Amino acid sequence: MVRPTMEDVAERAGVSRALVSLVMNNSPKVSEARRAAVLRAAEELGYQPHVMARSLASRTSTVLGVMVNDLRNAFFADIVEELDTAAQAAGFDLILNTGGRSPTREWNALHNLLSFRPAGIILLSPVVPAASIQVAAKQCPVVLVSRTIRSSIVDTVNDDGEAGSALAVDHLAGLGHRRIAHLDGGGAAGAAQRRRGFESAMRRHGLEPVVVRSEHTDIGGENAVRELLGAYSRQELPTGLVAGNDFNAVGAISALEEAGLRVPEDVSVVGYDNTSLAALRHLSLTTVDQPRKDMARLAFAALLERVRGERTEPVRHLLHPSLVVRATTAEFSDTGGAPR
Amino acid sequence: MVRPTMEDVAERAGVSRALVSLVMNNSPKVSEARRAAVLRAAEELGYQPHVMARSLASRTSTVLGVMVNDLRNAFFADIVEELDTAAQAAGFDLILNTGGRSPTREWNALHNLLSFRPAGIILLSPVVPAASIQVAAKQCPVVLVSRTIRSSIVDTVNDDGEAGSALAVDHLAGLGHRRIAHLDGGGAAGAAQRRRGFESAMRRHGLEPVVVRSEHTDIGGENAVRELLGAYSRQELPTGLVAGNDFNAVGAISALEEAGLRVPEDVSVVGYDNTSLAALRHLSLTTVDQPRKDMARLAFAALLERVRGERTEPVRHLLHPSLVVRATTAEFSDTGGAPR
DNA sequence: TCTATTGATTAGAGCGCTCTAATCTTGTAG
DNA sequence: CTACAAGATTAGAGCGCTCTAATCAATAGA
Repeated sequence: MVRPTMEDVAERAGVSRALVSLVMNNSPKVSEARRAAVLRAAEELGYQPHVMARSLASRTSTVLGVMVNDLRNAFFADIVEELDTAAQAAGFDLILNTGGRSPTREWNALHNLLSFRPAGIILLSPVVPAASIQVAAKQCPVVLVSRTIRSSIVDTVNDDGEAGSALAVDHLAGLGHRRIAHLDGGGAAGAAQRRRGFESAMRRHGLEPVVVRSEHTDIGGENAVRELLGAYSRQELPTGLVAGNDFNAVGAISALEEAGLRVPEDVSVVGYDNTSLAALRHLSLTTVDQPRKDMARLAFAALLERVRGERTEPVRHLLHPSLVVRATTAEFSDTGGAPR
Repeated sequence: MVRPTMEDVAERAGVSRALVSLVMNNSPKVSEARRAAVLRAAEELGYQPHVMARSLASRTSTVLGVMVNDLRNAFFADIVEELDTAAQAAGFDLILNTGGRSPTREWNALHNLLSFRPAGIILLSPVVPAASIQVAAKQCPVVLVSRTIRSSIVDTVNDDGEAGSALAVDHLAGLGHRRIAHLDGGGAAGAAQRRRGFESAMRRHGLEPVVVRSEHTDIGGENAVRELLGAYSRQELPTGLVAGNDFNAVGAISALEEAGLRVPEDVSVVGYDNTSLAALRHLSLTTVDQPRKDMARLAFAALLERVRGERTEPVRHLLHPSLVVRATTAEFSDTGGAPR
């Protein structure tokens, strides 16, 4: 388990340690003969530079800290995957810590990340107070995804949740729906914006926004629909539903079908997030898509700019979601459409 | 961005650097007075030890390399999340690399991980050749998850795919089904074992195993069912389906319903993996559950044992999956059950 | 008073590398 | 044949820490 060092390679190649260092960083000022000799010696010994030693000596870091709250959430898993791809391409490495949606655990995770003296840190939907983020940002560049902050040294990347909900409302209104309800995500990340967007879009269309308190789970969706069914007569029941997210939408659909209502003939449902779930042909959920790849790339790019000192002004990326129309939305019809 | 060092703390506290080091590693041989002074100085300066420098000097590492092929796969995301929780508790940090299911990229990722001189490495369903893994294992302890290998220096953690399929077959046979088909996952990880388990379980029950080549996707499931529908008369169509995984099962269900067959009244379907998908009340898929938490914990424990030098014999964990019975399986009835 | 003895503290080398400045080679012009 | 520039190579300090061995202080025993 004891691995060769630069010194070993130098000795074997009959050169100095410094020369090996130059070769390893493929400096142009090394003669071809020496370079070849060093490379061969390295090969023979199975030598590989020690990143940590390099990092220490060069006072630079190729490590990027990433804090994820919930990797089980496909949205963040996607972001991390994309981040890693970008990082690999740029010669950086990701050190990952999970925060478990607990401010304390998250703060520890952040501390931990910082103790690596990373080149930069990306926080995915952090729940720690802004002050903590500010503290971290004084140590190294910090980029936030799915969270806003008022700080001139922190960049942020968010999807425009208000616009997303508006997209859903516009779609339903365009199909002729007038009674549209929103299943609110409660305290979940981004839920407030989605609700706000829903409400203002409804008013823009001259419609009365109906909001039911729910959660970002399928059970939450079921319960919310049951509540609606109890509160409205069949005649007055909303014919369009803007769910808090895809899981919520699926639950809503279940409850509707259980009550003998057909989707989309009787009620149209729009989800949010465009998870792999929504794409299943079985469900074919109309939903709002957050451009995750772009979000990850922009976050990485923003961080890199800070790391390289190319920018000191903060950037606030607000990405436009898009609507993916599938099979759970249809034109409003007073009588109910024909069964397919 | 320039952070205080041990030297700074030492100076401020009026002690030597060595003493600060002792305090930071909470050594017992430090007087309380000094300890307090050092701690206060550290606090005032916002000092935090530099993990890399520590690692270099102590010739030990608190870094664990993790290679994931596809974080988008919820199974692996869950494992990583669990791994990180365990690692945090034990004072380790995860450095993550994705392999993208490409042997080349994966080999680079592995190399990269190795260049951190990690305490150990965990590979999740790696696709690189066994020889490469063996090479890595000579540098530091390696644990494989969802992949077997013949090597005395590598530990492995797998779920018993054969047993899992057998569970599904036993369940269906127990419900009276005789014509049971398996939708094979093709080259996907673990697919071969699932097929093998299916076949031998069928023979054990004195039944003829029917295997349709498919994929671990919903489209794959749809196509496989269409193939079955084309090959068999309604009378002879299998009444039980053991899908390659949950996505595959969902696709199969879609195609069945499209053909006017009801699930589970006409055909029972069992998935594999117990993804969040299967748990949706809307689907309520009967499926085989892999004990991911246990797998992650065992993998971590195995690695830790090697890291600490407590064990040199290889371990081969083979975990028993369990069946989660939900609503897509029902007793076989010749006439077809009544609609619910 | 002197010497052990124990516990607390520190000097200093070294981990594997980078980087600046110095040194060594050549080739070329005068 | 000397001088010098340009390129190639190396010495050596230093990154922030750990760890061993040495030093120091204080108490106890003779």
